[in-house]
Amino acid sequence: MSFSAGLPIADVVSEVREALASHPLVLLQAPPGAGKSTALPLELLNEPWLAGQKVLVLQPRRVAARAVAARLAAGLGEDVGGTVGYRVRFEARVSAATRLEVVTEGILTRRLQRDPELAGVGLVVLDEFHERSLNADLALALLREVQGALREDLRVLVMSATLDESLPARLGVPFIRSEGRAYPVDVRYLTADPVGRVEDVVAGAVRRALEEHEGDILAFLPGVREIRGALGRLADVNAVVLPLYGDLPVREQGRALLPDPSGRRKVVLATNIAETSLTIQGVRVVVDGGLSRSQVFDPGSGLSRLVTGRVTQDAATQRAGRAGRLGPGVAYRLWSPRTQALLPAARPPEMLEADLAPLTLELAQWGTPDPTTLLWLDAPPAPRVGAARELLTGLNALDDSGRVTPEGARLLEFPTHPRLAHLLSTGANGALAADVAALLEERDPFPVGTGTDLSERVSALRSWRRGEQGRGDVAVLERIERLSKQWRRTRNVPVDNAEPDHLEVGALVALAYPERVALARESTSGLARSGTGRFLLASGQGAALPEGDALAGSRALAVAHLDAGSAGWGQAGGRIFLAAPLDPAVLSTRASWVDAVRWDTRSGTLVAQQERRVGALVLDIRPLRDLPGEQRVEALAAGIRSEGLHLLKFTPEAEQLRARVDSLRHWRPEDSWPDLTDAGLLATLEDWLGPSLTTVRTRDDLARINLLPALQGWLTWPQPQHLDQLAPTHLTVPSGSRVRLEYRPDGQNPILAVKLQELFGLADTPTVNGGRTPVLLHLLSPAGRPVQVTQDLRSFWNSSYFEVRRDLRGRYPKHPWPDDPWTHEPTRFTKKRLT
DNA sequence: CTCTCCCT
Repeated sequence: MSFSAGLPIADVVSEVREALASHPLVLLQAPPGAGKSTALPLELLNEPWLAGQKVLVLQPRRVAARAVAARLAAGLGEDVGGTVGYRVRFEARVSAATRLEVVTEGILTRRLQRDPELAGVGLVVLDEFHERSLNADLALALLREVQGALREDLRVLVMSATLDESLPARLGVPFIRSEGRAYPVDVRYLTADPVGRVEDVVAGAVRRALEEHEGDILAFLPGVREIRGALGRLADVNAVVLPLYGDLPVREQGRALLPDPSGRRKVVLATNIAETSLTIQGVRVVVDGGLSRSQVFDPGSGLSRLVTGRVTQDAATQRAGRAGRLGPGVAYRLWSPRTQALLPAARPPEMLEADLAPLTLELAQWGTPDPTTLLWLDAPPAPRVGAARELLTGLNALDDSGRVTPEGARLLEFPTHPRLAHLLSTGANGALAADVAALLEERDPFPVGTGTDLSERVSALRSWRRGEQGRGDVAVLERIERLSKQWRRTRNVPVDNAEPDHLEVGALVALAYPERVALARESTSGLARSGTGRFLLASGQGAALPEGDALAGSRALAVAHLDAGSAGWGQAGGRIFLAAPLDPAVLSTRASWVDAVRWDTRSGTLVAQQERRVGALVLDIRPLRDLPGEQRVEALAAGIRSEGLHLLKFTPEAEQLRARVDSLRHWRPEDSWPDLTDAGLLATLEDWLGPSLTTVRTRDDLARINLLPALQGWLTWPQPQHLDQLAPTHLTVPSGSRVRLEYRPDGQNPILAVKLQELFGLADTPTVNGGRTPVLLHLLSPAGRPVQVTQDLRSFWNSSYFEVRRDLRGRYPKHPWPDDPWTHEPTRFTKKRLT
């Protein structure tokens, strides 16, 4: 009997069977509609190599896991929970008879951690692998290690809906390709990229599509704001226009997904939730605005922010495909073919962009403190693993060598991010910890703009549990309670519905986000001490409450959610979305005294004090006695580097010394002269300037330092002697004058500016650098005005001299202008003085 | 001018 009869996948079933018989890992590429998720697993249940063991099918989403299990069970003519079952968080439908188990990603990870041999499982199918979710990549890496070390007979089938040409080679495995089955979709582009807001452009395209085509329309916009805008612009069309996004209450989502009850045409304005997660019935036309919003994680601050960018090519393909499920469809792409060619093929794998703290803890528990040793498709980036380790070490989950501690193992018993697990594991009040962690994990039950105080949410959750009419989205509160209940069970504490102590809430938040405890900032005028709504976080970041927020009067906060701030926000830093007031005593318990020696730019002084600190927050100050010289030098050098070398005042002599040495560096690279350029001096401040800094405290002190001896001291024997020989400060000319040389950058010839009468009789241009470098002569009039620039004195006397003489003799009659400059006595005086 | 989307 064949479960795939009539499906495209039927053509490759025997090929897949044979490949799996002889290879532990096989890659199948099949587009949507081929039957790879809903029929193929049934075809593999009785393979001899499976030896009666189970098949696990991995799905990235719970809704998909349930749906796939239902389809597979129906293929056998059974109900779910018989031969085919599923297991997702909070829900399992499996029995002793179950041989094919559909699971979500987190479930598989937990199962592998509990039983690395996967006893009784013969095949694991990783579906939708093209999405390259962090957990799917992790599952593959762990499964490959299990195959290598414990279970040579375990098979893995990787299934991908889009063709990534590089994937087979990177996996090094047999590759099978199947046709899909979908109706053709006519993809249409604009001739040029549109200008203006995406909601206007999309609304215009929807109007046209309503006139030109039959059937329901699905339009993609980046977010809720744009969806609202487009809704307003389409208020008058002859169709039902409905929004669809993740935050929408389930009942309203249902209206968008099902056909309109009164049979009217439907227009759905959706975020990328409609790309893969939810399927809308009856769609014949897709309008793709071409934008998509996604989260960018900044490992430096541990914060993330939402960024709106262009859709990728594979996402646009997914979106367009939504028009071809019922019959032939149309997809309007609101950009030009030229832009299409420039779109990135796909988003980078989540592994390369996400917060790696959960992954790093999982791997430590797995026994792999160094994640790079596993077989990855894309290895977790080392700097992110480093940041994750730092966080986990701070939570006592890892030891110094990166191995999991008993506390780390305990954190993994709470299925959530290690930060929240730490809150749940160590929070003194277990019932409150469960409520707070659940609120922090789920989306906000309060609407936008209703204050940031987390305690208010705890109150709302508890009054809802008491059965009272209260605030908050009930569907969200239900999800929050489901999480809280699971964690209360793990901690073995009863539910608590009393009014929460707000400061206790803050203390719990501080456990999860230790770097986000914050102190109120003084306003710039220095008058208001609190109430400005602006805070400094222990991480050093600034953050602000929304205008008029009730928490603005707090002296200290524990901030749970904030964004990383954007350029337009200036000094205020990030925006606080969720926080709780914090008892300053909690800060005190975490504080420690540290020596603070630093340059303060505003006052222009060296600050040397002891500070009682929590990260960037200073709770107390006392003077520091006996400042170690090394710290002083370090702090002053850092100050000069941040403000610039202009804090130091170089005399003309010091500048000349720098120019002389610089010239020699160019002329004689083999001699290793020190680098006295601005960049070179800044790089070596501690070495050459350090000895001059022992009593420096202020900007004026810095300006008073005599730099010439400092620079001279930086030269090593016999450089001072060589410097005087090779790059002298002055040259003596035939008149007897000692004339100062002007050394120039980049090894140019130095300038000797001298009155031409002082050189009478001299044929050869003077030189420096041991005779190798002729000076550039600036010949001057008796008044010191330049009349000629030359490096060839001989030819000057023979020709140009006579033109100069003709021009100047009248103006300077008292000075000698001999017919024969070769024989006249060189002089800096007038004729009268000569006779 | 906050709020793409998942998972234990």
